[in-house]
This record gives sequence, structure tokens and C-alpha cells, in this order.
Amino acid sequence: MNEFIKYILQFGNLNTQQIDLITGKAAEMEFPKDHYFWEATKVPKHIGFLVEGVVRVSFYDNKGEEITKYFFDENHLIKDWGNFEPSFYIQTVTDCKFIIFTKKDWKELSETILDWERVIDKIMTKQHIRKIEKISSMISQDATTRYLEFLKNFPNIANRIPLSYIASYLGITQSSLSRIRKSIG
Amino acid sequence: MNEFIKYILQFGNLNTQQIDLITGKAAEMEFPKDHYFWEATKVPKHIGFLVEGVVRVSFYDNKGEEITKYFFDENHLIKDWGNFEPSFYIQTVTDCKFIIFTKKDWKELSETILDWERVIDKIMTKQHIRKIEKISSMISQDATTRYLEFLKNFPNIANRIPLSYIASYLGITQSSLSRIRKSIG
DNA sequence: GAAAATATTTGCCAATTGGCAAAAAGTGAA
DNA sequence: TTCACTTTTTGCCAATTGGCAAATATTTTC
Repeated sequence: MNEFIKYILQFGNLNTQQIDLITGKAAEMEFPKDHYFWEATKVPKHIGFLVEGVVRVSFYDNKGEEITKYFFDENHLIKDWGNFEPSFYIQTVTDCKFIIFTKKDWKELSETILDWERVIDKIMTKQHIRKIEKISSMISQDATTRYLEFLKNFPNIANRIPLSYIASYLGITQSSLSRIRKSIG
Repeated sequence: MNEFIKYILQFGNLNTQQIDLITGKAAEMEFPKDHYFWEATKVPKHIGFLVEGVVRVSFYDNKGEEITKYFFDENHLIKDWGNFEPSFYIQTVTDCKFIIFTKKDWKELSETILDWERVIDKIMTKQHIRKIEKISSMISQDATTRYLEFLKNFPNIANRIPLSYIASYLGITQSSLSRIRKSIG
């Protein structure tokens, strides 16, 4: 929980009272590895702050192949969780710890804490920009470089999640990734 | 100018008075094709709304090659214009029409118009998300598909700007792009 | 633990793309 | 127009990646 507050405080000031209000509404939730939120969106349909673990977002392309679109890791705010395109799947790829807010509670925070929405916007903007940097730096790199980049970004999961997740994220085939892995030892 | 107001109004309500305030501070500026802002950042260092034309952002990679990182086209708000990494170049690739605000005027708008910053944040968020969609859909596509995608996004410039701009944007060599062009007629 | 199911690696060959250099085409200046 | 310069195209070959299928390896289930 402290992680979350600490994270928020980087983007704006909050007094003790406001912090208490937030923590009062925040619910910690843990999900095991491989949990799909898709069938279970009922609960965390609102806002989820990923405290620990890695999540991936995937979809099925027009060939029916499942493509990993993003990975999220620690300290990532997932807003509009329920508003992802319906064809997107959200899945934990490791055990995960979230902080969840219901829509109602979130609304109350917006109304009570001046600047709340602005702080959240700032966070989302930062996340978006980082994502753009990450993705666009992948273009024009060969597959090996992209994989090394992935290893840097997600050092702890490479050998614990299916190869296919990473391969589709990198935009290459499983076989190619397997060969790349071999070649870099 | 109307374009700009029309665009803003999609993201929030403004009354006549507010609109007048905005248009009073907005300066239309035109720049010819191939104008680099880099050496001339003095003027438009603040906020620029691209009304007409296409702009590209580029940088030099570690091999000393100039890479086109983004193209922007109509109805794009360039915020923090002066805050692009110093190593980035901004250049018009066609004749362009901008609406420019000075830092001072912009600040006044923020202070006078309630929600102004929030509206702008919404716009930036939308732009970021679109960019993420655009870029990430390019990964895992072969070069021909990426070029066709580029043609869809920027239908009017493909044959009017240097091949090298497009090639580096797509992450391929000029020769490859030349061959692709030939192959798709 | 054994069998079944799933995931990964490998082999083989084809398609794509890169690297380099030369040729061709286009552009601008005098 | 002609010459110099820049951009684009092409040829040639190498490196990378894809596609498919079979072989291994790993994980799950019973």
C-alpha cells in the first residue's frame, strides 16, 4: 500500500487526511500467475495499480493468433481497466499484487481530492510516453536487439513465461526467438 | 483558427468568452516545407497546434544515422515543444500552418479557464494512445505492410518527401523501401 | 512414475531484408 | 542546356527471419 502512496506522491502533494482517505478505499488484491481477468472483470473493472508482478495484454489478430500487445510491471496504473477493447485479454504472467478501487470510490476520490484527476492524468501521461519510447525504440532494431531490450525491461520473467508470449510481443516467431536465445547463450 | 477551436471543443465545453480569450492569444504562423525548428526554436518554443501540413521529428542514432521518429499531421497539438530532448530535430516536411501560443499566454489560459489544463491533458492522452496504437501495430508486420500502413496514415506525402525519411520511420533501408515501392506498383 | 499434453528446439528451405556499390533518375545552379 | 550534386533504383550477395514439420524437452494429469 505504501508503494502506491509513494508512487502517487511523486506526481503531486497529498496531506495526511487525503492519504488516509485513499488508503481507506484501496483494497489490496492478489492474483496467482496465469489469472485471466477477462472472465472475471466483475471485480477489478475499475482502477488497478499493479504493485508486484507482471501482467500482459493480448488479443487475437486476424489470423486467429494470440498476440501479446503489452507487458506491464511494477508500479503501473491500469486505468479504465474495463474499457479495454472487449477483444483484449488481461492476464497475470506472474503472481501479482494489485491495489484496486471501485468505480464508486474512485469517483469519490475525484470529487474530494482537489487535483486528484490531474495527478492521475500526469501518471497516465508518463506511462504513455514511456510506452511510446519503449515501443518505438524497438522498430528498426533486429530481433536479437529487441529481445535483449526485453530482457532489460523484464529481467525476471524471460525464462518463466511461455516463449510464445515474448515472441509475439517482439513480433517474431517462436522458432526465431528460440534460435536467438540459443545464440546469445 | 476555427479548426483549432473546433478541435478543442471535442474535448470540453467552452463559452464564447473563453473562446475569444483563446483566439485572442493564438497566433497563426506558417512555415515553408523543410523548415527546421531546431535552429529557430526561439519563436515556437511553447505550444503549437498543427493545423495543416506534416511535421517530422528526428534524431541521430548511435551510428550517426538520422532516424525519423514520428510524423505528425493535421490537428496535432505539440506541447512542450521546447522540451523535446535536445537531440531531437523538428522539421516541416510540407508547408505548414500552426497556431502558436507563447508560454506566458498559455499560462494565462491555464489560470483563467477552469479545466483548461484538463482539456489539454485529454487531448495529449488521446494523441499518445493513438501513437501507441499506430506504432505497436507496426511491430510484427513485414516492411510492405508497414509501408502500406504509412500510405494510409499519410496519403499525400509519400512521393513528395525524401525516401530516407520514410525508410527510417519504417525501420528499413532506403533500398528495401525502393524495392517495396516497385513491387506494389 | 507413466502417459498425455504442451512447450521448445531443431532442420530444412524459402522469403525478406540488409550492405555495399554502381547505375540511373531527378534537381538545382549557372 | 550543361554540369555538379543529390536522390532513387538496381544488382549482387550475405544475413536474418519465416514457415512448416519433426524431434526433444518440459509440464501436467492421472
